[in-house]
Order: sequence, then C-alpha cells, then structure tokens
Amino acid sequence: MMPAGTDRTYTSFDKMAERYGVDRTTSAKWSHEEGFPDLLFTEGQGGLHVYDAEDVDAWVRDHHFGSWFRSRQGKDNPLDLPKGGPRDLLSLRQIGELEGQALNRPPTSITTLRTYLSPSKRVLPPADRTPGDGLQPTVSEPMWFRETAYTYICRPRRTRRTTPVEAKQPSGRKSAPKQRAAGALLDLDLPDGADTDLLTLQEIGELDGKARGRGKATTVGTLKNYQSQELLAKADRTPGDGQEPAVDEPMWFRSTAYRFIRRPGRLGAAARASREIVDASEPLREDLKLPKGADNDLLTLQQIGELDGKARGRGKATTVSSMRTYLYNGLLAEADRTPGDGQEPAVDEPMWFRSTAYRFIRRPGQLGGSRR
DNA sequence: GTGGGTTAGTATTACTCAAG
DNA sequence: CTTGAGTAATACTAACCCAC
Repeated sequence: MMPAGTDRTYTSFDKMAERYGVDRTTSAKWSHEEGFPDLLFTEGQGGLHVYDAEDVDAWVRDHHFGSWFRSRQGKDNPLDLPKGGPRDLLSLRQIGELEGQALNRPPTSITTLRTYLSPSKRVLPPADRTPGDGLQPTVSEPMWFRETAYTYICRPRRTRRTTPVEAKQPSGRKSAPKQRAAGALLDLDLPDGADTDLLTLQEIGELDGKARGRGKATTVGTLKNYQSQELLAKADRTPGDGQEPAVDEPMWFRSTAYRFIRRPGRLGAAARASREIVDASEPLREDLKLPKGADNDLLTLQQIGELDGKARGRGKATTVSSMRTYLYNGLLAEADRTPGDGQEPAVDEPMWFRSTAYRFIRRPGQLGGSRR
C-alpha cells in the first residue's frame, strides 16, 4: 500500500515510461545507473518498485535530458531559461551560452551555431538585427531577439550530452562500469595466436559472435557501444600513433580482444550447449515409446513438449515455458527451421525436425514424477 | 501473469571537416 | 561563408531470460 497522508508523489517503471516516453525496459535500466534515486519500497505480489517521482524527475533531467525534455513539451519555458524581455538583444555567443546552460553542457560554440544559420539548415533563423540596418538601438554585430533565441533553444530535439559534465566529479567514479566487467573470464574456444597480433573491430566482432555461440558476427555498431561503455578497451594501436607497423584503422592486440570476448555474461545457445554437455557420452534412451514418423516432419515447441511429457511419463505436457528453458540451456538444439529462412515449406514459427526433437526427448536422465 | 534484468541491435542526433 | 558527407556517441527498443 502507498503510505497515506503525505504529499509525496510516487512513480514506478511503467509510470516513468509513460511520462518520459520511453519503453519500460529503458526506465528499468535507468534505475541501475549512477546516482538513481533510492528505491522507497516494493508493493504487491509482483514486487512493483516504487520511487519518489520528484527525485526521479530531477535525476532524469540530469542524466537523460532528451527524455526529460520530451516530457516538458508544451509547457511554458520548459527549460527554465532566465526571464527577460522578448525583444532583448542577444549575440551569437550569448545564445550559445544560454543553450549550454539550459542543456547542462558546455556552451554551444559559435562555429556550430554558424552552421545552424546556413540556409540549408535553418535551425537558427537569421539575426533579427544587423549592423547598419538603420534601426535603434544600433548594433555592432548580428543580434537575435530573446524570443527568437528561446524558440531555437527550446526546439524539439534529442540531446547528446558530453562527458565533461561528469568529469567535474572527483575521479574514481568512472571505474564503476569497468568493475562490472571484472568478473571471472570465461573459458571460450578461441583461435590460437600471438598476444600481440593485431585485430580490427570487424575481426573482433566475428570472433565474438562465433566464440559466444551466436552464429553470426557481433556488428561493428554494437562493438562501438561496448567501447563507449568501456567493456571493450580502447584500441591498442591507432593510425598515426607512430608505432610499427603502421595501421590505417584502430587495431587491438589479440590479448586485449580476447579479454573482451571472454567477458562474463550471457552466451548464445551453441556456446552454452558445448559447455553444458560435459557428459555427452551417456547414451540416449532407446526405451521410450514415441510415435513413428518421418525424420524431417516438422514439430512446434508445443508439440515437442506434449510428446516429451507423455514419453517421459509425466502424464501432462512439458510446458512451452519449460521448453524454452531447455532451449536456452542448449539441451534442445536450435530450431531446424525458422520463419523467413527461405526454405520450403514456409513456417510461421520455429520448427524442429522430428529427429532433432526425438534426440532431445531421448536425453539421458530421470523420467517423470521424480521431482520432490 | 507480472515485473525486473540483460544483451544485441538500430535509429537518431550533435558535431566536425574538407572542399567549393 | 556554405555545404554535404562523415563520425562518434547517445538514446532507445526488441527479444529474450529469470524470479516470484
């Protein structure tokens, strides 16, 4: 129950999602970020996380300005800009400073503002006043009315925060994200090679995708994300760093790359399976009664669950949810057919060949009813 | 079923740069 | 001074998984 008798307002991940126009997973993710307000309490059976709405709002303003700003659309003076006469005159430099202040970042440079003035962009309208325009008071450089400038500053936008804002903090905070990656490294199957071999981002992505059992390479874009999160270290070599051999794109030592690839965390099905099957030598059970049928008949997860429950003597079907867990753990191989794989007949959900499914059902181990 | 947590990926943006 | 193309980084989501 919400405590009564206070004027505090409460929020939860769903409410935040609605208010700031983001997905629930996004607001939940925020709660793990540096300095997010403390959890007040949890409520109900599902354990709904409840936070102070005002504290959260202040934090979102600081940390996810774009989302915060969106929630302020339609309000007067959404950015709390200094009051003043609409016809006050502001220079380009002053506009840059006000913008920086409003967005909690360094002043926008005059150079950048000039590019916004270019007719092709028109992000910022031309100056309201120019030297020699014959109006009073005379001006010695282009000037904008406060209202013009404010319309520019409050334009719909997403913002890109620069890191220096955080750099004001005493050092030592930044190491937090690295800590997260500091768990025990995984023992993955990776090609041999000298520690000092040089690898490109793309090559690292290929090795990463393969070793972690995802079947396809991790994209360069994703790796760049990891870089910004400092999960992947900075390149050991960069173009023009003066070392030999010269490189024409950033390169990582094999040892650096492998430390990243072996990071703790979730693995794709293939890699999980190869780690799971310690005792693959145990023979499949041949004593189970299973319907006859062609090896390449196609079965859904639900159908496999039904066969599994029956064959292993549990009376009722293994639930699809349990089947997913088996799949995740690599006990059941990945689907032989998936929607859009271009093969015939087309399927609209993942399907397994009868032979694949039966290999799973005949897995070694106890039969039904033995739990508890 | 509900809600929290994780990962891989895409979309979008602010900003830079070289050349006209 | 303009411009278009390029880049780095952020912001966000889909699709999972897991626990109660």
